[in-house]
Formats: sequence, structure tokens, C-alpha cells
Amino acid sequence: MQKQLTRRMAGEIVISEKPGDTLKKWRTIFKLSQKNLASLLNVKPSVVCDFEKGRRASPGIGTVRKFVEAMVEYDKAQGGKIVSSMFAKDNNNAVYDIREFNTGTAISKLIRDIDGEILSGNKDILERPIYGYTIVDSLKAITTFNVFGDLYGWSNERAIFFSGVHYGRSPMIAIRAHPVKPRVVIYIKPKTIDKLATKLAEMERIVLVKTELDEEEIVTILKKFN
Amino acid sequence: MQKQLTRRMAGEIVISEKPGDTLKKWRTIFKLSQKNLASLLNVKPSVVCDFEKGRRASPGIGTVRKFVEAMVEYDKAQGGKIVSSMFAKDNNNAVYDIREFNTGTAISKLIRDIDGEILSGNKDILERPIYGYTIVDSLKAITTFNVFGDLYGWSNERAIFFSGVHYGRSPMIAIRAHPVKPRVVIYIKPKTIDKLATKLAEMERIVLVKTELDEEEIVTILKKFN
DNA sequence: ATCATAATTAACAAATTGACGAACTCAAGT
DNA sequence: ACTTGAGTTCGTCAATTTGTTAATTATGAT
Repeated sequence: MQKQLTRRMAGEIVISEKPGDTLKKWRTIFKLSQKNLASLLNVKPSVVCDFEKGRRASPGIGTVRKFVEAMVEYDKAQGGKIVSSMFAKDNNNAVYDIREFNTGTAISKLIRDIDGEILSGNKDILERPIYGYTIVDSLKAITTFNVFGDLYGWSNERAIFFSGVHYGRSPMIAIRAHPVKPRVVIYIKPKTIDKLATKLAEMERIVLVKTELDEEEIVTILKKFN
Repeated sequence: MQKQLTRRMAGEIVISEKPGDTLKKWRTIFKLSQKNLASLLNVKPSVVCDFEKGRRASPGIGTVRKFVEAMVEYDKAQGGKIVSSMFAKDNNNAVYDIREFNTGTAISKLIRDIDGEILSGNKDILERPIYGYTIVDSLKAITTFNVFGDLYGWSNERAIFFSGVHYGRSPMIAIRAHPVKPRVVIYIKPKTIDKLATKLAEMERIVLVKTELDEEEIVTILKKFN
């Protein structure tokens, strides 16, 4: 986990147009003064300044490594607050938004409001109520372990929005594999729709919908639901 | 997406214990010879070699940036196949596990650790490095179309494990048919071994191995690889 | 206005990098 | 057996980096 962060920091510094600025950014994130950092590295503060100000156009990777590792080590000695905070954000971002409605909303109304196109689903299901929704990044949802536990809020009578959909196969397969099923699955701006996706949706009696709105627009629309 | 990858590559190189090895790893992933890469960078091949061999303990970040960006740019000009393959983690349940190593591991070490028996393969190939592995269910791999696109992670310098093997013919035929070849093929608990399998392996200069360990045991062993 | 702390800049010596070219090994074809 | 291509090793040298010291400029806080 630390190594991962050091890599990220190093990569960012190396690729940045202004490596010095990026270095400074990290130093401030770790709440270190130039003097502090310099003493961790056993050099004079002017060295740190030189790098930050870009007076060294292309410092060696050894230097970069020393810098980032020193910062991470320092934080670790302080309890690792900063390092772990970096990861707290990253882990949950598979879920873009999750909310519960106070009263049931008909599936058909939801679809109308988000300008959705029905890909699969019997008409008789469309008037069933749902009580909430979840918006997830499909790739992250699948790669992040255990997301599916967090996908369902208080009710599984809900809609699940998937963003970053390519063919729509993987999300439906994941849903098929999972014991708890949503009422509606909505693909956000899918590239194309694989036939297997609609087939699986029919098998599970799930309404499958696609929309060309993006996450942000959807959230603003759904804010009006209660 | 490109920038993301360049950052990752750069970070990996900087933090690696042997930056040169990591550099080389990426070069091979991008299917470039030292000469090719050198010409992209407008330097002589020996320069590339010097860096890969670690003659410079701490090359400048400018150098790293040039290298990394050149490779990504090159791939982009070729259609961006490799870059996009890095991000296409299309989930396919035929794939039991897939992982990359940070540094190359000799094939012989892998075989030793998983208690493998060599069925075919010259001794001189055994010291070649591999950079990752994939474990697939052989039946699913073949019946599910398009798996072979997902079989290779970041590098085809890898080992492919097949589980559920009966005679070992079909997997080798599939590999023969596919343009990208792995370095090593390992059968997990095969019932018997068809002669055709070893013959095909020899033709493709692939090391063919069998092991009596199961998937789970293999994964725990390979966890220790880096 | 003053004192302390943080940050910036300049000048400089020693070490290292970045690049070349030439000689060399090693494997793969033909 | 010969050739080609890929990769390795190394002496060389200008350009850069690494680090030091010392002087100078913000930035606050009292």
C-alpha cells in the first residue's frame, strides 16, 4: 500500500510538466516544511528549494525516490494518517452515488425522466415501484472486491446505473452471479449492447435500460425524486 | 488514459529496485527492440542498453520521461493496441487469476516453486524471464469466444495455467492458432498428456509443464513472486 | 518595528549523467 | 560456415546534477 503510493507520487512527479511544483504539492500534503524534509534527507533546505523551483531540470530518479520515500516513511512514523487517507478515497469511488427514496416511484416514470430507452422488460413490470438507486462505475465495481455488498442500500427494489459500459456483458453477468437482484439496470452511455446482456436481463426479469445522459445529469434529475 | 499509463510506468521505474529491468520490461511489452526504441529517441542503441543494464545508477527524470513517452507515442501511432489493452480488464469468468510481476522471474524458478514437471522445452529457454501469469479454465477458455484477447495481461512474456485439462490437446491447439504466444504453458492436474500437445509445444518453442497442485495452492505460491 | 521562521537565490567543487563509437558476445537463419 | 540482428561492455568527455555555504527576501506573529 505504501509502495503503491510511492509509485504514484513518483510517476506524477516524473511526468509532470513542472516536477518541482508537483514535488511541492506532495510536501505540503505531508505537512512538511522544506527544512523538515531536508533534515529527513540529510541535506540542506536550499536543496529542496532548488528542486521545487526547477533549478535542477532533470533530477535523478534516486533523488525522486529518496524524496517520496522519505515523506511516506515520515508519515508512517506519525501513524500513517496521510497515506491511509489517500486510499480511503480511492476505494469507495466505484460508487458514484447512492440514495433512497421516501416513497415508491414507478419504474416507467424514472425511465421517462432520464430519457431512457428500454432494451428489455415486460410492460407489466414497468409500473412496479422502486425505492432508491445506485450509480457505479462498472469496471471498478467488478475489480473492487466486495462492492456488491455495498451496491444495495436499504432496499433491493431499486435501480442500478452502470457507467463506463462497453458492451454491457460484464455488468449483467455480475448481476446474474449475485444472489440479490435489482429491479432495473440502466447503462449510462454504452458503446454497444451485447445480445447476451438483454438475454440475461430477460432471464432475470430485470428491466434493462440505456440512457445517453451522463452521471451528473442523472443525479440532478433524480434529486427531484422523493 | 495515455498520461495515466505513462505515470504508472514512470512510477514503477523510479521505485523499482532495478529500474533498468523495469525499463526493459516495458520495452518488451511494447514489442520494441533496443534499436527501435533508440531511434525513436534519437540516440544510439548502446544508450538504451546502458540504462537497462543499470550503468547509470540514477538516471534523470527527463530520461525516464522521454523513454516512457516515446513508447506510448509509438504505440499510439500503431493504433494504440497495447495501451488500450492495459485498460481493457474485461471480466471473463474463464480467467481464474491474472497478475503481473514487477521484475522478471526465471521460468525455471516458477517451475520449481509450483513443483512442476517439464514435458517439453529446451534448457536454454528455462532461464528466460516472464513477467506475469494467467490461470484459465481450459474448457471455458475455448468455448467462450474472445477469451484469448484477455489472456495476456501487460506482457505476453508470461505463463498460462490451464485447469480442467483432459488430454491437453485443445489448449495447445488454441495457442497455436492464436498470434500471441506465451512463454510457458502449465497444465493443472491433467488426466493424461496427448503426444500432440508436446509436439505442438516444441514447434512453438513453448515450455510445457504439468503440476499436481490445484489453482488455489498455485495462487498462494505465486503471491510471493514479485 | 522587530524577531523568528520559511523560502529563495547565487557561487562553487566534486561527482555523475547522457551520449557516442567501437569492439564484442550470442542466437537465429540461409 | 557465414551473416545478420539484437544486445552488451567500456573508454571518453562535455554538460548536469548534487550538495555546501552564505546572503537575501518573504511571511507572519508579538
